[in-house]
Amino acid sequence: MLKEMATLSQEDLLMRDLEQLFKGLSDHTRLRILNLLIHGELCVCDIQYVLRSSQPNVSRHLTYLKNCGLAVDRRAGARMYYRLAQPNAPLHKRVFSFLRDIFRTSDVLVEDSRKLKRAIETGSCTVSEWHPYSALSERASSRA
Amino acid sequence: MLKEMATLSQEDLLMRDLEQLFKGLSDHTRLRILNLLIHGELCVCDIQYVLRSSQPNVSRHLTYLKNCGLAVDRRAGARMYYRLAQPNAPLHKRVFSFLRDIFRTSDVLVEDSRKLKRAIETGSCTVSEWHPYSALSERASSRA
DNA sequence: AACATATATTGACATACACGTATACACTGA
DNA sequence: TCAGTGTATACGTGTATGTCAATATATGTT
Repeated sequence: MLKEMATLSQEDLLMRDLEQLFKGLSDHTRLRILNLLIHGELCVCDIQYVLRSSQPNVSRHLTYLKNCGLAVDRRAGARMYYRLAQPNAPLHKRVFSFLRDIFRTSDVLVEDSRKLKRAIETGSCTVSEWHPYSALSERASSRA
Repeated sequence: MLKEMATLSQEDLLMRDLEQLFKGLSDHTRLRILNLLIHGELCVCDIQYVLRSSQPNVSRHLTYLKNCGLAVDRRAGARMYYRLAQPNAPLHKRVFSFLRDIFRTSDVLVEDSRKLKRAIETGSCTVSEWHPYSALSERASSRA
């Protein structure tokens, strides 16, 4: 019964995954980034523009999100594009759905979304390569 | 925690609340504690018994959960009872519902729940005052 | 190659955190 | 008042984190 010897079994790995997941969400900069990524794939400079944060800071938090398993990256020339990881996996689907709902209650995040859309419409940065997650942004695109 | 309330607007307060919420979830000990609190109100010694962790450690994490707004405490004699905070508030309801679902996939947490129930049935610690959250534990009580 | 652009990484610094041990506090019962 | 039980806090230590400034890497362009 009492198998106390913690030899890092699979269960512990899951616990660590949960820990990592929530650590990825426990920073305001990363929450702002996720709020943007929910709308679709973005490059670093896009995010940097909306957040008005330093490039190294944005880059480090994106790396953090990647290590958490919340985001994945893709290189396109000199640019690195980031998007949500496994947006259709059961766990992530619930996470992102949850985030999308509560993000709508934050003025900061709503304003970030508006700013991103303005940048897209006015042709800033990587607008041409923009392709949102239709499934995830269906509600956000109706009235933002 | 939240020591700098400087010139933060309401929006920033929400962001900080979200940060705090997820920081509260980003520790394996606190996740194990929440897994138990989802079943109902518990005193420190109950949790300490299931987790086999030190009393100061359990107490510190409970204080953390309280400061995060995830738990509230109540004194009953020498004992302090902790329970989920605002389990019916929209945000918390979604959080706890989400947690309850993913907790069922962790062998460690499921075993913790079993251990708690055995302790209750065998009359350990504060069994007599046990009263679970019927709304939250309805599924967990079916077959855990 | 030389240069510009986009992104990542490093160093430095302050802060936050997790944990164990020891101790302080709160309440109970005699 | 005293001792005993339950809980909280303080201290020390090691680790993780957030941020900026500076630098390194990668790619594109000429």
